[in-house]
Amino acid sequence: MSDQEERYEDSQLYKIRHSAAHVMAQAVLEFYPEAKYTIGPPVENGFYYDFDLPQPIVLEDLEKIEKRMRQIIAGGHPFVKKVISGEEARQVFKDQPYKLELIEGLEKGGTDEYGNPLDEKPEISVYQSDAFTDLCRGPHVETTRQINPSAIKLMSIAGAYWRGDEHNKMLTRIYGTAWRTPDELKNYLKMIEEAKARDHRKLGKDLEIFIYDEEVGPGLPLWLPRGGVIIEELEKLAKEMEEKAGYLRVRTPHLAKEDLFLHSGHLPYYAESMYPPMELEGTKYYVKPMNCPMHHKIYGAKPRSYRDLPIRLAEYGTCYRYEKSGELFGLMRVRSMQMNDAHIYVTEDQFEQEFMGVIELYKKYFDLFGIEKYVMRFSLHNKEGLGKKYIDNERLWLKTEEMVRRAMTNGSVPFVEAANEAAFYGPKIDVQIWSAIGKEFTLATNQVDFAQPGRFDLKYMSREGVEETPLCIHRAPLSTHERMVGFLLEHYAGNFPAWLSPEQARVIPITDNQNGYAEGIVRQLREAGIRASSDVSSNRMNAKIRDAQLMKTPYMLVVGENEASAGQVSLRVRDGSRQDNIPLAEFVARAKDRIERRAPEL
RNA sequence: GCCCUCAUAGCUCAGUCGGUAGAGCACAUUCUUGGUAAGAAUGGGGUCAUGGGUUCAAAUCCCAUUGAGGGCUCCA
Repeated sequence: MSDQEERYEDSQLYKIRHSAAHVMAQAVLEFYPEAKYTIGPPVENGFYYDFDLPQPIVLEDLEKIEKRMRQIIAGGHPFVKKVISGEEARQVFKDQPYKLELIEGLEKGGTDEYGNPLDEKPEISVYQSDAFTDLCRGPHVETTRQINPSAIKLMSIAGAYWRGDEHNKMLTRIYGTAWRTPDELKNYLKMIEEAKARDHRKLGKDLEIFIYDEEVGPGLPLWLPRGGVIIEELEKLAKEMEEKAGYLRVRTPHLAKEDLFLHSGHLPYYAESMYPPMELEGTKYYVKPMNCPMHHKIYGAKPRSYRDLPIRLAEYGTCYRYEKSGELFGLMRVRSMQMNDAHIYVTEDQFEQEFMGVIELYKKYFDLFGIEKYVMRFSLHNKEGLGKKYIDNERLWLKTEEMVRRAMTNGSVPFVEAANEAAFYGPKIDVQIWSAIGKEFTLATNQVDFAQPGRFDLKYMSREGVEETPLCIHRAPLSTHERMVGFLLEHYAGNFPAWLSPEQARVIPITDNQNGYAEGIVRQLREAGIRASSDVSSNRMNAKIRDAQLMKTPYMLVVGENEASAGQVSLRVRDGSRQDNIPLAEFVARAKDRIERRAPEL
């Protein structure tokens, strides 16, 4: 959004949604008078309101609430603002414990009614419309008439912790959406439907990329042959790029003794999301949740000189993390993953260049995949977390954060800063993306680590003959195979460029008289390095084309009597374009060109 | 992990009031030998997620478990 555009918070739509939330709260309170109400802000595409309800609410209840909302809206009730004292507010909300807690926060200053930090002490105000009064700073529409009753819809019921803290009570959240006009609502609902068609979970099933099996376990995807091809291509790409950039490939085991993860410092921070240890002959072993400690061991295996640095150790390492059951999501959040991992050991002087080298690598990949919508997110520590969430060394935090900030600024790479989101061992730059259904994910990551090299006593001999500790950069530009394939499925809506397509060409004989010819073509294509198969089923040609099209095959080669007798093929491209009766060699040249260049076009 | 919802054939989904199951696609066979997104007929295929309970009787009602979905929390 550009600066010229109106901020969402100032828009009429924001007021409509905020007001719709109040109307919904009124309706809910009419049905459940004992309910305690909490907060109800507008959000992207709509609004929600959180209640502490005396009984569970079910989907069918939403209909009656929605119906009542329309009645309230029809009443044309004005929204009236009143600024009151804390004492008066406590009187108004004397039976509303959550509101009393909010009032206390407002009086103390420092937080707004949603618990967000504020610079100055806010005034306390209430908005009243019809029979409903809420602690609220607004803004609202003037009267409920400005909410279009045909442009609102209650969407879902969800649980949400009071003030977003899992130690607090779980409240009932009702999500709604509201728009200016019924058409806008219709478009929004249509957009949601379209997003579902792009959902990698649906595409992954339809295109036979991966499956989950109940007996194997949640979060443990099985890659089908067609998914395996994509993974092989991604690995090939990464290895090519990393070889050019001076990375060295290493391989490390899937398990290690407890000592290693104690040493690295991961165990105290992440024990909960590691698979529990297995104990043999009195020794505990953990399945590795990350590769870095093993790479540190490789670095430390022999003395290093400043002349050796930077040392870049790369591995497509297989890791396992016990993500909580509710956190799993398709391929985007899994328990077994293979990471495009590498660790770069640098001197302080080399840091900026190497760090930006990784950012440059991101950009190359993003160009290749045509990724335009992403945000570089610079994650920082916060002071309160030192010694708990973060390594307790403020000086190094500030120093490395400044190094990253300077590098990004010097490199003219736009980024946003995110407080209190760093890794425990240092600041990082994450690339943030959104799934088809709007869920947020971290794709690539580039992290500074000033803690582990010291813990592992990693050294290099400086020019001055003094032992120094290197900095370590953890990076994963292609993320994990799981997340990358999930992302690419949605990014391309399954229409992979030729080089990534599991099946690049399908030969379609028109009658079974051409089956032999078709199979001969497949042999030649495979010989030329093109992934091809033939459809010798008893289907008619039209059905074969439809099948190939549904699998989003980039090239279809139709061969009938004409083609067979002339030694030619008729090319149908996935986009529907055609080139009839061309020599096979002409197609092979075209396909090979696209594949070798990893071209976006077919 | 927490709140809510859901689970019927390989896939997508019907199944009313409780009376032991249906469709389309896919698959197999046969007919059809076709010109750029579904030719036709016939057939096989289900311990209704799993385990308990209520009932003369459970896909259907209740409980638990497992898995999935929408959120919350979390994500080295």
